Amino acid sequence: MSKKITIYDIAKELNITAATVSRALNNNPKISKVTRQLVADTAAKMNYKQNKLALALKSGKSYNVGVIVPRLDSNFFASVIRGIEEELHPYGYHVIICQTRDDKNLEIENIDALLNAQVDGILMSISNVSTEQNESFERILKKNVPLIFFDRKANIDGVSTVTINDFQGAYEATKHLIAQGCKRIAHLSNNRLIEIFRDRYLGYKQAILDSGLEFDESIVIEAISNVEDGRKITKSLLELDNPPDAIFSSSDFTALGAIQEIKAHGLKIPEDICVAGFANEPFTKFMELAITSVDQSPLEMGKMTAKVFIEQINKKEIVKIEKKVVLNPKLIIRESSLKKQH
Amino acid sequence: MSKKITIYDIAKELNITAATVSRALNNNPKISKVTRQLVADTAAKMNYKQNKLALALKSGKSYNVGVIVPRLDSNFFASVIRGIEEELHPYGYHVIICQTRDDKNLEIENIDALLNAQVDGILMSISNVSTEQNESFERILKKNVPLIFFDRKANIDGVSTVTINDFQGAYEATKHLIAQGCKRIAHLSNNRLIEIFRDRYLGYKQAILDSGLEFDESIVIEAISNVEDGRKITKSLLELDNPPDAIFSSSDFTALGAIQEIKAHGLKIPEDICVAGFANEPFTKFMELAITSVDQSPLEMGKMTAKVFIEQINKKEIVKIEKKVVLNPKLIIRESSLKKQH
DNA sequence: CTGTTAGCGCATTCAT
DNA sequence: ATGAATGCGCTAACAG
Repeated sequence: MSKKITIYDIAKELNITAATVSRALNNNPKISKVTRQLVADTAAKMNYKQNKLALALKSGKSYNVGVIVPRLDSNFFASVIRGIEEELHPYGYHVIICQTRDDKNLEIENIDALLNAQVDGILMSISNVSTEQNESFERILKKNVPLIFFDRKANIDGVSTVTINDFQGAYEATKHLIAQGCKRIAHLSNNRLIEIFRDRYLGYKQAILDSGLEFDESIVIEAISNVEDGRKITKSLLELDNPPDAIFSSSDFTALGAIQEIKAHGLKIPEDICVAGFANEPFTKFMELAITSVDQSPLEMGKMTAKVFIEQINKKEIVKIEKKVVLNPKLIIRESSLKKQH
Repeated sequence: MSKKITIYDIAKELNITAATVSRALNNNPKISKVTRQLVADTAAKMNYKQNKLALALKSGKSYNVGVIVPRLDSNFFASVIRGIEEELHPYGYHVIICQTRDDKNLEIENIDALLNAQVDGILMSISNVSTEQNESFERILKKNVPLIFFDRKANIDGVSTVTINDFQGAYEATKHLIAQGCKRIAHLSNNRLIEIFRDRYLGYKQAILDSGLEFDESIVIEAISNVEDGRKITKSLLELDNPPDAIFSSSDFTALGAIQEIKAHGLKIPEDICVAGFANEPFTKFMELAITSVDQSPLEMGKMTAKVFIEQINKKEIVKIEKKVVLNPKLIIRESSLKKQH
């Protein structure tokens, strides 16, 4: 194990002080060109590497940001994180990732751990809503650590957010289904305590009302975001006396389950029933019967979240700043909802 | 902004020394029950939080590990990272993620940055092979920082690896195609300087030779791992005078491209041509025509990689230890290669 | 059982 | 332009 080289070692080598070495390395203008060069050369020769930990302790900046997501192995979150990493990399920031698995205790634990690790900011998508977390959020803000929510947000003073317009996405998707001639559109929803799901529900509802169709709350059903639940609920819908002629799902996975179940019932898509999902997961375009979905541009969301963080860091004022960025969703129309000539 | 509370603050409050506070907080047995309790109480009251940065500088352990992958938004890598995070979380380790985007300069840069940040270990999947990186790897080892490769490895002394048996996976997939009656199996390969792709190629080749079939190098073609390249190359294969009756692809994405192209040519799968991929990406099972693929159990790979790291950390010896874990692949047979009654 | 001292590696204020 | 001294927050060796 090669011994660690510090600025003291290179100071000793040159018979100068560590302070001078530090200044030279940091391009302090008060240092003469010669010593600066000398220091640079011997630093390189001795293979010196700055210990960021010491710097962090001294400066109070760790150059680490914490990113908290419900889970990593979903294309959406992975893409957001990719965006964050790519945007932050040029600034020298590193990304520490935490998963909550939708467990609010884990969320609180992660926040505390990140705070103790002295991260310079926390970017997160909340997993749940409860008053306990609000205390955690307050703790972050009290420490003057920038907190930014992306996608799944809570409404808290002083917290910036980056989201897509979920209402709009759902509204457009539903309007599209209506334009295809669908008159009885069911909605596979999700936990509406979470804002994005509530907004999607509201957008769906508004589109129906705006079109003069009958709104039937009984065909709005809460589902867990997976294929099995999509199938199960769709089965119950198809068995109704008055089954729907379209399904708008707040998740691509439940939409897929719906499609499988519809086919199992011998019905045709999109002729008999149209289906649209939400998130534009990669598989939706790979399917034989490609699935209509709402794209959330996760990469851009990640980059934007990082940008907001950088802005926040650069503000000198102690004033609480908050910025609400709302990205536009893009409806991607595919076979699952596109009727030929109607 | 609430002022930061240190052990000095709580020491002053109690008219004792910071050292005593530190000891009490760390449950040092030499501290009396009363003071320990007193310290604990006032710490809680004053809302004290340990500064991990100071601890890290002092102890030389940052409790951060760096994870370097080519990209984040692939289900495989995201799942591996999930496994790493979940396994490491109970030990108090945090995961810093870096992407190389298959750029070796970025890879080297990331390694240096992680080293400067004093990570306790580096877990990575290499993006390329070149002598320049070897210097980086040497730098890691010289600092006595555990280095563990997963999936895409290089063969370096003192470095542990966690991989799946790619040869075996490819061998079984090819054998399966042969068992379906296929006699002329093409292989969509990938950069064979990377060991996993070379091994898949070799497994494929061995299966053909072991079965007494003719091995034809001209239908082994290197592709980039995406749908477009899969289509393009498959097109050229189908236009041969002597087209293949099966395609074994080292990537699910090229396998999907192959399927699309085969259908576009009016051929039937699996009746006319069988197709198998590699990686068991989620979409392979979602497809209408589900794709046969080789599962790499990424979650387990991640957990295992983390376990090997923990083991390595706990070894007291300075001796270089290396462990080579090889996980078993699982062939998942689906419609794209399963002929009915032949 | 507790206080004193010192050091992890760095940057910075105050000298000169 | 450079040196000396100090502190970031913590733990550990050495005293007592």
